[in-house]
Amino acid sequence: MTNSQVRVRFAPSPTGYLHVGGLRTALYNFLFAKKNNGKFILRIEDTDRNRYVEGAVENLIKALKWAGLQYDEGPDIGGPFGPYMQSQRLDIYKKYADELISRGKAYYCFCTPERLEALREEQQKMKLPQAKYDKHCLHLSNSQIEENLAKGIPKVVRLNVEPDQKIEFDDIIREHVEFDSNNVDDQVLIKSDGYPTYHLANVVDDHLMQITHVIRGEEWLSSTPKHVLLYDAFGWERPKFAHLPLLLNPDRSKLSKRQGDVAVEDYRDKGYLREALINFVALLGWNAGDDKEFYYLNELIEKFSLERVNKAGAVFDLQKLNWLNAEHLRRKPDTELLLLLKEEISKSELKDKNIPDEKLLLIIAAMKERVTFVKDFIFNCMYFYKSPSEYEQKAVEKNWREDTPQHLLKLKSEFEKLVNPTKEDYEHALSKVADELNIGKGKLIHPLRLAVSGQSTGPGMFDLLFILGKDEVLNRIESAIKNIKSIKV
RNA sequence: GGCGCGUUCGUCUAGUGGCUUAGGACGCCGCCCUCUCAAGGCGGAGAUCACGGGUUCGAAUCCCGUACGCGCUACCA
Repeated sequence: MTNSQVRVRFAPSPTGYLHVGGLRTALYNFLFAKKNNGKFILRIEDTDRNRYVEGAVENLIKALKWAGLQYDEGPDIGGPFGPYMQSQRLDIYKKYADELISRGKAYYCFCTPERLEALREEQQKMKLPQAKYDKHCLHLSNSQIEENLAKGIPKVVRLNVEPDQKIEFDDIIREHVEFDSNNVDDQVLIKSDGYPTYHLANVVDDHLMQITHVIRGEEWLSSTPKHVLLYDAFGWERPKFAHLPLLLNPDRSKLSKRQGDVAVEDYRDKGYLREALINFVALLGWNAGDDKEFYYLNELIEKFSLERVNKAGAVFDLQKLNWLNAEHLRRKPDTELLLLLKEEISKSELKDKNIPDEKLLLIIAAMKERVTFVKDFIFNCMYFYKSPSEYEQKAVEKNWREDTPQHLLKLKSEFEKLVNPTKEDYEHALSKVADELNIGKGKLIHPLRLAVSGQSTGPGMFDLLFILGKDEVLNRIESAIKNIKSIKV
């Protein structure tokens, strides 16, 4: 490389969404770039016209930005090496393919799909170890080629792989890897529609965009010899390679849609925080060598290194993601949580309720240690927003005794005396009633909680009362006495 | 089938020849705290380091083989 600045790229093909495996690849590229004061580039590998998906690029960009992985160069923001969409670089690939042909490193192939198919079948029947193109068109004479070209016979350009060569390269994660060129097919470089295949476009762009480190999934390891051959054929310096271990389903197969969500968008929509997803995915195949597991993005940048990436695939375990989500949630300031909660409320049945921020802040403080998702501030404690419409049956059976209504009535009349009560005022009032009745506070608290929230679990009793407010508390006690009675009968 | 890569508690992992009776985290179980649930604290169960051979005074760590898993084997990426 002419300059030593680190330049890496995330080069997804636009399939319609960002795969979490892709997110991790993007993240590692991003971390490596930031750590080394380098550039992180987004390049769209849209060379397969059959797989074109409307809006896919926009979705990809949106998901990347949601995750906080801002790139320095990319299709929507440009950069000194654009365009960053491969479909807009066709003439470039053509030029380099021609160069390869003129140097005998590639050749035109006019074979029909039918012949290729027949060849494959024949090779299979003969139980040949590997199916490969037979280089038939390599031996065409110049005049034949000219004639075919003039006739406009459909053609592709193939890489001319020399037999009996040892192809070796170093990988930062896998160390030394070797292939026998006899196992490498004469890969198609330019398809009959004029579009390049991944292999050509990838190598040409990585060179032109001065990519120093190719960090990608392990599924590319097997085609790296083709890429190495191309770099060598062009006389270009090879980038450093780093092939990342795969993300796996619980059954250890490659992470797939069939066994759960794979799109970053799915996790976002389920309520996962970007910080948690990033933290989680960073730890799938990498660790700093210490016991730290909770990371913010800037800490990851500081600690990341490719040398500490594992070789083996990692199962995507929701339970740990959930834990991390709760952890990240808990460490957010209440004011930030308020914004997130209001956004969540606007999407819920509560959207027209106009709940004051002060109340939401109280709910956040009371529930923060008890939630995993922002939406739990709503659905795990609906009683803050609505009077209970039913009462948890088990708790009724356990806590609702003959004398409960009368106890609650006594509590109610004590509460009625309070003026703008604080949580301490409620506590004192309840203690007083407990003393008078000569029973433990718990004997009052459990039925009261049930009466007021319909549930047996939740934040501290007096926090709960304070947040609900005196009038609401009194009303709920009253209707509980009415309703729970009728349930029991 | 061929080629390549991999294999430490259920899961994510630490470990780079002696400090290891293999450490941490999630999850699970128990105890403490306590008005409940969480959070927090403490403790427990859980891995003969895939298996078999070597090398070495000594191996999860080095070498070889086997098994299993995964990836690639397209005019997909």
